[in-house]
Amino acid sequence: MLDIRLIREKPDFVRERIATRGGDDAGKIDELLKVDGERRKVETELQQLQADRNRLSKEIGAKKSRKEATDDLEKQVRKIGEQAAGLDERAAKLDNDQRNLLLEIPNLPHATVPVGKDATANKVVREWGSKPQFSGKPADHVALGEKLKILDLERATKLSGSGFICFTGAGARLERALINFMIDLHTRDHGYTEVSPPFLVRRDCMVGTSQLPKFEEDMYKIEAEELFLAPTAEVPVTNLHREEILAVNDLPKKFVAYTPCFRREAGSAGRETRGIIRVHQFDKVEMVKVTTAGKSYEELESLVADAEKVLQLLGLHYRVIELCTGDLGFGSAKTYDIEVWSPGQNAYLEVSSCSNFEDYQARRMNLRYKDADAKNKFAHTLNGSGLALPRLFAALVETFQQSDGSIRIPEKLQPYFGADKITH
RNA sequence: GGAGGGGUGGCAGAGCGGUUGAAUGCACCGGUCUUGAAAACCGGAAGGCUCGAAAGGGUCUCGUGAGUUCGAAUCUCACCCCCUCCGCCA
Repeated sequence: MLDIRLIREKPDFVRERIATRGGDDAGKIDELLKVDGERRKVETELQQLQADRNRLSKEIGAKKSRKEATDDLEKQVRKIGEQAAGLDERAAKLDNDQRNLLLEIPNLPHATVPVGKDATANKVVREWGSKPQFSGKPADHVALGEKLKILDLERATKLSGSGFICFTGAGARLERALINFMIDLHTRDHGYTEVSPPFLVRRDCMVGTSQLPKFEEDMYKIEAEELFLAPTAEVPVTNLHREEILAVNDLPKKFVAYTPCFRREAGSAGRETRGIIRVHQFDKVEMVKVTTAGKSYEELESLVADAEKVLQLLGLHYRVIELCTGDLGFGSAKTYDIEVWSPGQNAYLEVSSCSNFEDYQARRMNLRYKDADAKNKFAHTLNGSGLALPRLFAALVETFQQSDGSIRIPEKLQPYFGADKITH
């Protein structure tokens, strides 16, 4: 959520920044300003009436204690109360309208974000390693998975329909090994605190991290309980401290969580549907940070580095992309994607998206910290995958496939996996 | 699922219709004292919105929402959450 004061004071700046995202959200600013002006007018009027009422009511109390008559005053106050009731209703409606408008306005891209219309304007920041060479055409993870019996997509479909995964045997073990490997890395070497949160969350949490109200059709919902299946651990973990005021000395808070992620992927049917690249349920290790305004951009850089470390230790080729304004997520001010090389798809696959939301989410969830000057400030929140598992799995088996049909397990992963290769 | 108890400031805990946005204690911040610290003493300190150039003022908030009343932390209703006991259960 943007600061209404900023919108009030610099509407042109806000409009211009939002316009760089594309879309027509900039148009909502005018409506918002109108509602805000009206709201303040009505509130001021209302408060004047309330002040009168309070003053007279106190007078009644004083007179009664002196056993004096108060009939006239009571009549007067009753009349004020009737006037106030109408204004109160209007003020509440305007306040509600204002909040709803604010919830649908995206964050402002950071000044350093390259301006562009869509993903074609994204910038490659750096590459690590190089594409592995194969004598023939490398098999993709679907073929490898079938041959080695580590992936059973047909039966997953039987259970849940298309877009679901079933790892089997060494495949299931490989996934579990990767989860443990990543969580150990982030907790032991990178200083994150492990969290194992609920996977079902209330609407407030989804609003807090800005999945709602705008993207409700993309979310799985338990109708009977008004609970949502978290599309990412970002939701429960970032909301851990919602409605709290943290001590500045406790920041940054750094969390890492393994959770399944549930996404309806409405409207993306037919896109990247091959294998396990885009699915309705997948596992992910997610990192979340809560920090201060002054530190959030350096925390973003170290967050990306923490995610990159996973791929470096596994020896997988990847590149880091800086998203342009048009490709930026709704709540993000700046985002880096990490894309791992998939020999089987002959393409880079997004395995991590690391974003700084600045105070956008914090305003929505009322997450603050008490600064050194004892002032309450909205925190800055960040998150990034560290990493998403199915795509990592695909890149790994495709990259380390051997001419004999086996898959070599990277050395760092062997203690977790319990063997140095997967064979038929 | 059944029965009962309860949600007040960072925490603990009073208040149960009228200058109470809220006693008191602890924790916190500043000061006095001290070589320094501790103790003691003095003082400060909730959040949001709004008016104002500022100083400062107003208003709302005692789980949430609605109601009764001239006036609600205090009374009524609904909902949410927590605790205890019973039942069921991984």
